[in-house]
Parts: sequence; C-alpha cells; structure tokens
Amino acid sequence: MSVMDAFRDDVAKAVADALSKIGSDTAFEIETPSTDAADLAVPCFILARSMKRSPTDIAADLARYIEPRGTIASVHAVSGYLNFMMDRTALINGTVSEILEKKDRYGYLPPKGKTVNVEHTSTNPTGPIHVGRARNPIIGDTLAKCLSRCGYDVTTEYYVNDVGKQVVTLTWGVSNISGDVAKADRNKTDHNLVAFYRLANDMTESDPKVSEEISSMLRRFENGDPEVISNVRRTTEMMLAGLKETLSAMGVELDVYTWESKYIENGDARNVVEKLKTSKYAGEDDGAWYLDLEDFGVHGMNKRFTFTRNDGTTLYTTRDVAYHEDKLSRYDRVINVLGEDQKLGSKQLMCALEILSSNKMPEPMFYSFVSLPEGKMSTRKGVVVYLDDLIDESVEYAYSEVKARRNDLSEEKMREITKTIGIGAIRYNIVRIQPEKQLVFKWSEALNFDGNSGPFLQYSHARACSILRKAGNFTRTADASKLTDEYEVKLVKVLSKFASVIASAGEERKVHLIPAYGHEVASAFNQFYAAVPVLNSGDAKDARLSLVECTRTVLNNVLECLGIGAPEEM
RNA sequence: GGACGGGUGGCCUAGUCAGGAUAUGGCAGCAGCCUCCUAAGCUGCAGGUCGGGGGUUCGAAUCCCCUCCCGUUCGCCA
Repeated sequence: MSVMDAFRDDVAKAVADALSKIGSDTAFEIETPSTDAADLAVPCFILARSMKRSPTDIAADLARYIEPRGTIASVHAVSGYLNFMMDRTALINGTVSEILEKKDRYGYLPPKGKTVNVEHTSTNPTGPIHVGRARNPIIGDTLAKCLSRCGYDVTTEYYVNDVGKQVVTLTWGVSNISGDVAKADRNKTDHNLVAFYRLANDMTESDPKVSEEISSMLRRFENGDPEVISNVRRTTEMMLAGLKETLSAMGVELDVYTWESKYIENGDARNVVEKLKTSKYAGEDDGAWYLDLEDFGVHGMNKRFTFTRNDGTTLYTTRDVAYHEDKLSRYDRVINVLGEDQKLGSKQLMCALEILSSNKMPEPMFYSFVSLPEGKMSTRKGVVVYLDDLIDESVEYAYSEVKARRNDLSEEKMREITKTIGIGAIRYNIVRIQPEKQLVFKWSEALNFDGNSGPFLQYSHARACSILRKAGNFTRTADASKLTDEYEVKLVKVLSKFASVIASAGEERKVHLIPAYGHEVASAFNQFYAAVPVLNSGDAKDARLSLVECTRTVLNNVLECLGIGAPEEM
C-alpha cells in the first residue's frame, strides 16, 4: 500500500473512532482540499443535519478526540472542516523509497488478469489522415497505455473499412485515371492515392457513365466477384500503408488490423441478418429488413435501424454487429474510440447486440472533430490540414528553437531531438483537452512549446537528466530529514499522486488527466529547481539527487504514457 | 423539430458524474530574475456576471426546470 493510501485509511479510522466517542456512526466523506490548509479534509456539514448541531461545533468536538497517530501529523477544526495534515517524514520517506525501489514500474497497478481491446483510428482508407480526425489515434493510443498501466492486458485494433462505395470509387480512380492527371501535393502513398479519389469523385458528379461504372463495380463486389474484391483490397492496402507511416511517425502502432470484408466472406454478417430477422423487433419494408428501436429509448425518425437492403445485402452497421460479436468473444472488455458522428450507429449496434442477447457491450468513447477557423475540415473540398503537414511544421519549428539555443549538437542529434519535441507538442496539445470538447485548430496553439505543453514536460525531464549526468555516482536515499524545503515537500506530494491519476485516467477513461498531471510534476520540479540547489548542497546532496531521480522517473513514465519521447537533453 | 455533446477572464482550459473553504492552470499583457545544476524556466501584477433566468440547499460552476448560442446526428451511405 502506498503512503497516501495509508494516510487516507488512518484518517478514516480516526474519524470513525472519534464519531463513536461522541455517540454517532454517521457516514462521512474524506476529500482532497483545494487549499493548502490540509492534506485531507472531512467536511462536517453533512453530519450537521443528522446530529442537529452546527458543523463548527462538530468539527471542534471531533478534533478533541483525535490524537496524531500513524501517518497523521495533526488535525485542526477550521470553520466546519476537520483538516488533517500528513506526517512529512512518512510522506517523503514512503514516496521516495517506493519510487527508488519500483523505478520505471512506479505508478503501475498490479495485473488484473483481464484483457481489454481498444479500437481506435479506423479512418476510412480513402485519404490521408487530417487533423480533424487526429484526436482518434492520439486518444486511443494514450488510453491503451493508461489501461496497460492499470494492469490490463491491452490490445489495440484498427477496423479497416474496405467495403462500400468509397473504396470502390478510389479503386476505380486508380485503375482508370492517368497518373499524369492525378497530381498529389506530397509524394507519399496516401497523398498520391487521394488525388485519384478526388478526381473520381468529381467525375461521378459530372459524368453519368463514370457513376454507372462505379455502381456496377460495387454490385460485382457485393456479389463476390474475386477480381473486383482483390483490386479493392490491393488499393486499400496501399492506402493503409501510407496511413501507417503517418501513425508510426506519431508514435502510434496498432496490434491488430481487422478487415471489414472478412465478415462478408466468412458469412458472419449473413448469420447476424438471419438471427435479427427472427427477433420480435424485426420488420420488413419492401424487402428491406429493419429493427424498431422504440423500446430501446430511440424515438422519432431514427428509431428504425435498417439492417438489409431490399436486395438482401448487408449494411455497414450490420457488419459492425458481426465484427463486435467476434471482438467481444476475443476480449474481456472492448472500448471503441469513435468520432461523434458515430453516436447513432453505436447506439444501433448496442441495441442489436442486446437483441442478440450479448452478455457484454462495447464501451464507446466519443470525441468531437477538430475544425478550422473557417469551418469543418473536408478532404474533398481541400479545406484541410493533413497530419503529415502538421508533423513537418511542428518538427521544423522545434528545429529552429533548438538551433537557436544549442550550437554544440551534431546535426543528427538535433534532428533526433527535434522530431521528439515536434511530435510531443502535437500529441500533448491534442490529448490535454477533454475529447468531447469542440476544438478549433490554430497554428499558434498547435506550435505552442511553452507552459502547458509537451516540450515543457520534456524540458523539465532534460533538466533532471542534466543534473543526474553531472552528479555521476551517488547514494540513493530516502531521507526526509534532508528534504525540508517547502518546494521539496510539494514536489514529493505531487509525485505521490501518480498511481491514483493513472487509475482515474484508465478506469474512467479520462486521458486528459495525464497531461494535466505531467504539467503539475514539471511545474513543481521547476519551482524546486529554481529555489533549491542540488549539486552544491553539502550533506543534503544525496537526498536531493534521489528526489531529482524520482522526478525524472515519474516524468519519463508520464511522457511514455502519453506516447511522447523523453529526451535527455534539448 | 427530436436525440446526444459543448458553453468557465482577450484566447485556450481543469473542476461538473459523487454540491463545500479564496474557481485550476496555461497563452497573450505588464514588472522583475541568468558571475550558480539548460531562461522551452522562475517570481510578482493585472484580468472572472462559471451562456442567461428561475428553483432546491446552511452552501450551486456542480443538482432540477426553462431558455439562448455552437457542434454532431436523424440514408435501403460508410
């Protein structure tokens, strides 16, 4: 048990004992106060009603019955609150020794023996990833890393939509349009291919013959024509290779790629249709089958979820049901990171799974699209910022910043560091904001390297590394008697919260807590750095170096959890 | 029109589910700090009707009702 947990336990026991002494067993809450007046506090307002006494009286009375013991250093009654201070020695020795001992595993929760799958990104393989959807891989990858630290056995998965009009249109374009006409802005597979997709789309609007050819291809695809299917598959694979390059540059690697066409080929989608047809919620309209979701709280126009066309072919969400039956059978928990446009589809999916008596449900997590000041991003309209371009800009900006500060680094080293910084800035800036919040992309904000930013965390980490590098060998020690400065105490207190932050970020799926926490650590460290000398600190040197090492360990772990590199110098 | 999400200083943002002390940070602004471990930093100042209105409560950014603005969605598309 960590020292913070022990402290909370001690407070709970002390308050319960004191309450029993004044003849009460009322339930109470322990909260972490926003002020520095206490480490933990028990508000007595809740007790006031049942005890029919003023909160001030109750707090004062309880305080008299509580003596400092265990990790409790003191207790004071302040305007209706019972304020507890934690014993500094216990806090510091407990936290520092735990970090020194567990090192890079500090903050990890014990294995749960459960598997969880995080499906994320899954963008349509018809064009490069743009910033509008960039939240998906970043949130998904960070969540996966949080859950892994929470003790789950995590798998990440990309669902490749290689079925339908969009990929067929792309494939038609690649086969029928000359490469001299389809000009790309950037020589990279996905950018090269999207040029064909754009032209093909334009042609379907202006030329009915093209439109008819694509429809015919689509019919052949759905009838299982092996030539069309393999053509589509080949194009999609090429596109996906381009997307993977971008993801990889962002530090995102996925474990499993599942192809949508699989559920047509193996008959799973067909089985779903047959099972759904027998449900009491099923109905038929001109040969097309649907579910009436009125009883599931879906009302109005969208209560009807159509799961087959009148020609009997399946629809996207139908195949998604088959996919989820498969996925749910593979893992204990299934989490889907989805754009907010998927809300209705996700609801329909879950209703269908319930109708099919699924004993588990996927847990959807929605994010709002990133828009531009001039409006929604659109690949087809060319109102778009591609992730590849953002990466280039950010890395280039990082390069100019490093070059302005350092003249002792080799070109190679500089390129390595600036890549880490540029990517770190992007990932941090996106994941720091609650996913459901609308986000307008601005270059000035995306390239902010100060304050609440990725580079700020990286800089603090590099500072800690620099001190440790200069220190050379030293004796690791948890010695509270040498760490008495207020900044040292504050820093230790922040470090001690790591495990609880990881737990909330993972279990409650609040990934934005991680960057906030990282900022808190970096900030506390920089204050300590400015106020307390480390290398020239006499007999406190080992204790302080140990604290610096603890900070480096936590910052490194936070950065890793965010999928951001932790440079040792910058 | 229905459903779901968002609205917090000039800008961005935490806190809202589980109501409590002076509403969290950052950017931009102003004033300071490098003979000392990386100034991408630190210190201080200034800046707030928590969209608006009612209600519940000893106490509301937080809960309830109404309302306004923004986003998403309401295909036999994916």
